[in-house]
Amino acid sequence: MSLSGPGDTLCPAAALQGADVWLEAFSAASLCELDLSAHPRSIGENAALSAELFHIAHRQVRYVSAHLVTLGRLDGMERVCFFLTDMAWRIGVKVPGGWRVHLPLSREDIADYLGLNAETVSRIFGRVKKSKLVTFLSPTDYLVNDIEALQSRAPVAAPHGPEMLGSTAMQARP
Amino acid sequence: MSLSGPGDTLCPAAALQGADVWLEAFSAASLCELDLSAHPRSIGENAALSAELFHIAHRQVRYVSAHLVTLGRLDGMERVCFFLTDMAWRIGVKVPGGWRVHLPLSREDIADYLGLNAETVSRIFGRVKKSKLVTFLSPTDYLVNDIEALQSRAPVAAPHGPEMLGSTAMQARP
DNA sequence: CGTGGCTTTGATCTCTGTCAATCGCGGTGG
DNA sequence: CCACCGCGATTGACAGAGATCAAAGCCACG
Repeated sequence: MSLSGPGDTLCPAAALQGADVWLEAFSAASLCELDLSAHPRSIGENAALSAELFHIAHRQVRYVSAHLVTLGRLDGMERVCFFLTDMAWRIGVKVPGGWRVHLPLSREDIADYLGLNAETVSRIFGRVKKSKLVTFLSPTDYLVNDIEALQSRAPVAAPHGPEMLGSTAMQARP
Repeated sequence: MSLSGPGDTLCPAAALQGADVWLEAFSAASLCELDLSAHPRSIGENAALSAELFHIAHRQVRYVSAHLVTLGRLDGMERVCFFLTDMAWRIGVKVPGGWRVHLPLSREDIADYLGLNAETVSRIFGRVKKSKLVTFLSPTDYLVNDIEALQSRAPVAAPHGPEMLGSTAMQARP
């Protein structure tokens, strides 16, 4: 139910015994598992580790909570616009015409993520295309022509910006 | 977007500068705010505190993630059944006929929580009533007659049981 | 060139949201 | 004590969004 990019620490939610976890890689990926159960003591004793874990979990709370709003209150078009902007911020590259995004996800994957179904996503993509805000180059590549306008169609507090990206250690936050 | 009960530590998601937080109390409540920004250093240095914070945030991740599934994949009836069972586990009291629950929430509050609207919730409550699984004593009180059957109508991994409740310190989890 | 998987498009149906009327109940003032 | 008022819950009618089912269309691959 959540999407991660390179360098992200993911899914602290998995850290429970009976939890059924599902991971799917959309491109070549390598991941490093940290089994906290292997060193139970270090969690309680190593302050730096605990602080980092807290930071990670806390970021995940913010991320998932934002997604909760997306699923609970936005309609299809809004969810898709949110998704497209979100991906542009996260994995898009700036090009003269706007933001180019390569999205190695099937329509079904996207639908799943957005709480819709594949056909609906396809249709909404069609509508977005007609609106000229986004140009679809192929099923897996698109170009955001006007990211401001696109974002404004998704009435949700964008969890973007530097603090949502990057997974550097906690900067003694507040 | 989340519901807390007595003793819960809530909403680590609030801990961000620009975050807009909304708290609503449904009954007499007192809460204690811990401003982490006031003692930035202690987070990085106090292992026990950091571990506890991690534990809290981590539980929140699990909770919100479960809710994500509820909003993303379940239809109205399923959401409501999930909600009713969930509340029964959390604040219900066992009585001869089943589980008695006092719910100090308006239909609108419930709808909001479930990503529906008040009228729909009301209608679905009506359907649940007809199914005899639940007896509605008043708008704010109901009796779950068959909690197993009710739960089975919500195809979602129930985050219940001891480990989801209680907010005691982290038991050097595994 | 044929096949299989994914996407797009179309037709149709169901569920939920919206708008509006009514009901039930507790509180207030006469 | 009772009529009145107002808020929330319920119920109904209706429209719209999205799901489902089905039929192409596209494209890579053998």
